[in-house]
Amino acid sequence: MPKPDATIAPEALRASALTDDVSFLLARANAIALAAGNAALAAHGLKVRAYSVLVLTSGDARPSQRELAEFLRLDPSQVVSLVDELQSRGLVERQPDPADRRANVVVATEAGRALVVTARESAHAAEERVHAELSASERTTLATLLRTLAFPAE
Amino acid sequence: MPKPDATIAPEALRASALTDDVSFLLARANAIALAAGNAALAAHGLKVRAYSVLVLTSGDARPSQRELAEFLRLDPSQVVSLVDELQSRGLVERQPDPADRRANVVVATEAGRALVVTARESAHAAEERVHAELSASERTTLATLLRTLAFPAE
DNA sequence: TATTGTTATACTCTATAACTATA
DNA sequence: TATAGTTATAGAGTATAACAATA
Repeated sequence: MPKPDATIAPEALRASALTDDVSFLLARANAIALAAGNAALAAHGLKVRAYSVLVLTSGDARPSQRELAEFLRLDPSQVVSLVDELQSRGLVERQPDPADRRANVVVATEAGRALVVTARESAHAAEERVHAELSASERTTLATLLRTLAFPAE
Repeated sequence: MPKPDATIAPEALRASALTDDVSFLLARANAIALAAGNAALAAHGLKVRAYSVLVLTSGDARPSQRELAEFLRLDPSQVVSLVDELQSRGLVERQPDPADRRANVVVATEAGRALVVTARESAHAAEERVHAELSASERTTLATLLRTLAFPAE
């Protein structure tokens, strides 16, 4: 008899209608991946949300808060506190957008970029554990299919 | 220039590192599917959570609250209020488990089963819209891959 | 001793409206 | 008029510990 575990589901329900429901599978897989990601990033004082902001602001994109909100599907007010938190830790800074003085461009600081590098290792290690049962090509296929759902045309 | 929409993401960020991150894609796809599901089920006075409980208790599985919690990855205390709510609406009932008098078996009532039938149509229609860009075989592949992540061996 | 369901509680997350400054 | 960011607030979701009944 298997030890009770967060990822173990009762046998009797495995045959239920929900097991064929992509939305349900999406929810359960996401819950597992999110828990693993948060656990792995805790060592860096981050959660997936904050980590995602750090990744997005470490590149050349120079996103506004509004763009971060849309991309991460967060309310703009949630981005405020997320950026507040990261800024208070010296990991990102708000820069005025020269093209639109209403907008803030959020950019990672040197410290933020450094943290992303080490945090990414932990995040990838956690993802590796979660995806251990999938082959490399299966992961590629999964990513492609999920991208279609995550970024629908129009 | 595209109208701002909840599912539209800023172009500049589409090239970011996160777009290759399966966990991120999982989170975003799930957020979109969950929003669509909740919107579709609202007409029946349900959300995905309650709908899922109704589906799981409409079959022959006769799950306990503990089993529902594990399968849906909810805290047992969340299942209490979920079942309370459905029971107060006459959609499910708690039955004593003859094999274990500590446990409640949750079963959908006739009304609950009837509601599932109509609610399922709305849920499937919503899922159809969300998955419109995927072919039938792609959906099957996606379901198979997600099932591996959602129900890891051991 | 351990587990099921329950309650209470606190914490996080999410959603909304209103405000300001800019466009 | 409309939009970006902010603030305040309320609501929903999540997590924890403690308890009674039962195993």
